[in-house]
Amino acid sequence: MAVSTYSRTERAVELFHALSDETRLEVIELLRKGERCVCELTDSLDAAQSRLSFHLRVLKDAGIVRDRKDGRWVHYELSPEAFEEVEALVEGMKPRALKSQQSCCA
Amino acid sequence: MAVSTYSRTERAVELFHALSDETRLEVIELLRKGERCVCELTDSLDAAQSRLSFHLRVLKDAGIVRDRKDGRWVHYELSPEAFEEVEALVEGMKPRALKSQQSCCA
DNA sequence: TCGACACATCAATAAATTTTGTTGGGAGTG
DNA sequence: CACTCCCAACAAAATTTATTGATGTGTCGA
Repeated sequence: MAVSTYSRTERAVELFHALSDETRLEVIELLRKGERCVCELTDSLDAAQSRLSFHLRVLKDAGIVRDRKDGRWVHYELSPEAFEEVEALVEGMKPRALKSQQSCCA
Repeated sequence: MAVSTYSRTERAVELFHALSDETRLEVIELLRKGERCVCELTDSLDAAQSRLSFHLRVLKDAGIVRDRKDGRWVHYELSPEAFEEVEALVEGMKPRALKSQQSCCA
């Protein structure tokens, strides 16, 4: 993921897109309790393995989760920095306090 | 927008989805400076009117913007509550501080 | 080494989202 | 009323994203 040729907006799109899916949000909710292997996630969510693998990749590419190989298992956990990043983005999207600016087309 | 038959997750999906598009983020950035009519947004973003209308609807349905009719113009502005809502959602997605929970498949 | 297991990846399909062009309605103006 | 402007809504096409089933890689145990 080349960070250099990466605008703030593109990064925001990537993060918000990763968060805009029910299955992925459920994965995140499960991972809040701690690291989990794919097998446990598929069991908990009753989802096909390849489907979950797809969603985990989206989350991983966005930097929302990271994985750790352990024998034949792969464990996933949340990466807290991503949430800080989202919070910062949202903070920067709020309307500016001062209402000095005019409307257009008045 | 029926709030009752609406899970927390579904609401999160709606909000994050609305935020996961470059054009819509650009609209938000423009609206941070204050209320704008559609015509000015189309000019600023160099986008077709029907395209912008589509994106504004997504934002409006998600509660991120609201509109105000004024003669033949329609002005859009950010609704700050939506951003509070997103922040609260993100806050609730962060990993739990205590690392007490075990891994699975150990 | 053989087989089972955990997982990623791929190709094909299905489903959802976005874009484009068009139509129509309400609001102003002459 | 006739005409123009601003915008929403629609339908069709284009694009993107998600699901499914199959295949492949690496690990473990017998």
